[in-house]
Amino acid sequence: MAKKAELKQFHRDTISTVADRLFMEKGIEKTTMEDIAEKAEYSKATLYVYFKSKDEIFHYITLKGMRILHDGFTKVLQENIGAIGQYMSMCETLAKFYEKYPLYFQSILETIASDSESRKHSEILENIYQIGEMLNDDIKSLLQKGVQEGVFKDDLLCFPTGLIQWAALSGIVTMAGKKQEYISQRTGMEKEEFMRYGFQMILGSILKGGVSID
Amino acid sequence: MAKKAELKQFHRDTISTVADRLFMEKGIEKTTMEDIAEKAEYSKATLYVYFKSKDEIFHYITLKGMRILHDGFTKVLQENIGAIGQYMSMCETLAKFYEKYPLYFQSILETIASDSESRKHSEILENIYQIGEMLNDDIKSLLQKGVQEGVFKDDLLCFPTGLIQWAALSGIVTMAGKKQEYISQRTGMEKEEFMRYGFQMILGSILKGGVSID
Amino acid sequence: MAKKAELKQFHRDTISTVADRLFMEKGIEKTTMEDIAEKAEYSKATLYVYFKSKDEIFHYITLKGMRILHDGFTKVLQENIGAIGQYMSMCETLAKFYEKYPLYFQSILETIASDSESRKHSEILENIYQIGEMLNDDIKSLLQKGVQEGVFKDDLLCFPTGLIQWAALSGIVTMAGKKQEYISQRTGMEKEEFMRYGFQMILGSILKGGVSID
Amino acid sequence: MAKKAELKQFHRDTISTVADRLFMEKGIEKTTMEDIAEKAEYSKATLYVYFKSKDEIFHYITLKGMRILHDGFTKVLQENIGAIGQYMSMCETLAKFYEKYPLYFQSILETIASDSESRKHSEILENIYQIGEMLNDDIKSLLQKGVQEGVFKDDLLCFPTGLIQWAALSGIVTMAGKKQEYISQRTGMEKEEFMRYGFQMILGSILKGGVSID
DNA sequence: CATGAATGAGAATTCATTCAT
DNA sequence: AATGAATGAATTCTCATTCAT
Repeated sequence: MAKKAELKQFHRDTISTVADRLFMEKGIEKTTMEDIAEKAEYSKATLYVYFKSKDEIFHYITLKGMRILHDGFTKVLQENIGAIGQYMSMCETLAKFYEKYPLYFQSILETIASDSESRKHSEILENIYQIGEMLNDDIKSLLQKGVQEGVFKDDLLCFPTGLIQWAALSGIVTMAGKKQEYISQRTGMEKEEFMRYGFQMILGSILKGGVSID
Repeated sequence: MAKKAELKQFHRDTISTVADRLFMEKGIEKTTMEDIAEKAEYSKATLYVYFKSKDEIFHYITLKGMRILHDGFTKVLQENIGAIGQYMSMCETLAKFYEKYPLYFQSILETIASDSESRKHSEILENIYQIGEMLNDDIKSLLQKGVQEGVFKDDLLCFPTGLIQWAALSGIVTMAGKKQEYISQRTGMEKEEFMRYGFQMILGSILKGGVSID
Repeated sequence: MAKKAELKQFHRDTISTVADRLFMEKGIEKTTMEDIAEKAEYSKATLYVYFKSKDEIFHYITLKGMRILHDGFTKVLQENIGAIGQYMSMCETLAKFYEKYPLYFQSILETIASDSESRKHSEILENIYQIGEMLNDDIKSLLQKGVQEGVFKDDLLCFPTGLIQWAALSGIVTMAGKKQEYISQRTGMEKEEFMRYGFQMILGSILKGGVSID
Repeated sequence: MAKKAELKQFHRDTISTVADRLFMEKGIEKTTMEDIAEKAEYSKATLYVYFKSKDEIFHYITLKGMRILHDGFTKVLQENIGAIGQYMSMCETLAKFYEKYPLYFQSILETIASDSESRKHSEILENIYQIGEMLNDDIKSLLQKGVQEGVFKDDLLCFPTGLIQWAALSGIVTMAGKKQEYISQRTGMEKEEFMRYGFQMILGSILKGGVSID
């Protein structure tokens, strides 16, 4: 009966969604299982029916987020809009993703390289690692495509450049999220505008000399 | 008596330095006042003579870090090496700073825009905010100088661009720090080389078309 | 329908047998209903169909054990081997019983005298008490027989002596079980040998002066 | 300052004494740190200032008890009352000890042979083991003395006999304690009388044929 | 000023038990 | 009858913080 599995899935999703919000509002350490149980309207004990530990909730959310992100990237890479269009599209995806999984943005970046020791002991960490690799591959593909199209610099070292882009864009998305208010006060830009400005600027760092975005 | 103030300063520095190391070794939440007291060779209670709370220690360290960073930036801005040289020099400063204050790197970025409400209640948060502004100004100055020199794009919106650069560079430094091992395994680059590659790439995003480094 | 009763009996036995093993492997408190359910291949809830509580399982096992012990004693008392032979035979029975029900050995001794208050509230405790009495009677019978045969001291107070023998033999069996390894290391005796040595020694305490074993 | 150590000792004793009583009233597992804190009039947290864990409290009590017992035995062995007098005197000591440390009576017997693995990891377990050995020696000395005096059987194997006596006497003391009420109801004997009857009976098991106690 | 001592307020996790189906 | 699901009530242990000396 898939019913059972579905139901379990449903509860896991409900719990992790609530936890996600709380984690980002109060921080992970300061969010208690009690808090999660209350908001999700389960008893504390029930949480442990669906997750082995608080840590598992955290990892589950991370993995879920990364899967969504990878799915988004995959879709973008299938669109027929040229490397530059795809770049901007991936940036948008990133931005939207941050909206839903703000806390795990950094965590994703950090966990991607989790040491092989802990991965061996936890299926979920192994999965996180692998999806991390796929995300790296997504960016690499994009870069290669841009080079082939002749719009990205020829001499890009694809792998390191991918990481750098990933890092820079993450930085921008994070800042846009955290300092939303400050940004709009001081620059008059809305978050989205600010991010777009940033995305284009970073794109500029890999664009071939003569190419312009317009 | 300045003696008294100096002595107090001395104790605050001793404590915060120890706390700093512990915070970054074990994480903030997992570092206990007990741990700090032990390493600093004070009694737990004495910690409270010099700091109101664990939080205050954290804020104090953050502020200290930011001051150091600002001092570094100031020095760089006084050097006579052209905007591009100064850019790279500030990046180095950033990287070195991360080396000493890894934990507070993001915290700094985040806290810069701390809401005015909490600032009113805490002198130290107010100070943090103000140094944050000065850091922003440092970058803005650099950008303006580069524009004047004709090496940076003319149409840069200085303030938003400053934030973007700040964000992107932070992202790179953070990633270089966290994924050191992964990076060297996968790219063959040492952390420093990787960062330099990234710094130059991001610099490229504000450089005028024809200008080249070196 | 005896079928139904038999079936119920079957389930109770299955469950209690599994519980028994777990109780003695991990200790009573550390054995969870979950553990029992798993090993017995029932669901946790089903356990409650056959037993009111974890405690009831424990009592049930105790009772079962005592019945077996009593049956063993009864058989011994029917053998035609003289009081001394019967004494040693009962000791053997005791030792074998400990092998199968180590945990309940003491519990049996303790519970025999359970207070009348709790007995009123629980049929099973009442049963335990009654079998306890029968066990005492078994020993008393043996002692009386030995006195009649002229091999046991004439002035034995049968009831208290029964308890004393019961207590002393239990002590020996328990120690032999718990310190098996220590005993063989330090005395070179195997558990069985050690126990036999002890049984004969204690037997000596009720034997008439001139009588000797073998 | 010995003051400090004394004070610590005082608290440890207060706590462990309370714990002792609770452990035997409710059982170890069912006694919570909360219970102990309440009865001892400390806060739960304070308990952890003086003991690392609940387990440590238990071990501390055990060790304390064994030391007292050994001291008692030592005193008895110095008395000039002949082996038989000493035997009965040691039995009295045992009985009195049970009065104060009922729960640990068995635990002592069991723990004496604790495996060397755990002993290595815990100073207190090591101490427990060693005092256990000393208790065994105490009994052995007594037996040897009795043999020399010509009142105990010549062919006693001292070490195993020591253990057997230890086990049998423990069994009697335990039963006398647990079934106090039952015993007085059914035999009309008070606990002390019952025990004395038992002690003499067991003594009889090692006494040389012709010897009588009277 | 410095601190030993004490603790209130949690925090994660566990488990026997109930109950609707 | 059998059980999946849910949970109330504990339980051990932790830690920032206070305060009398």
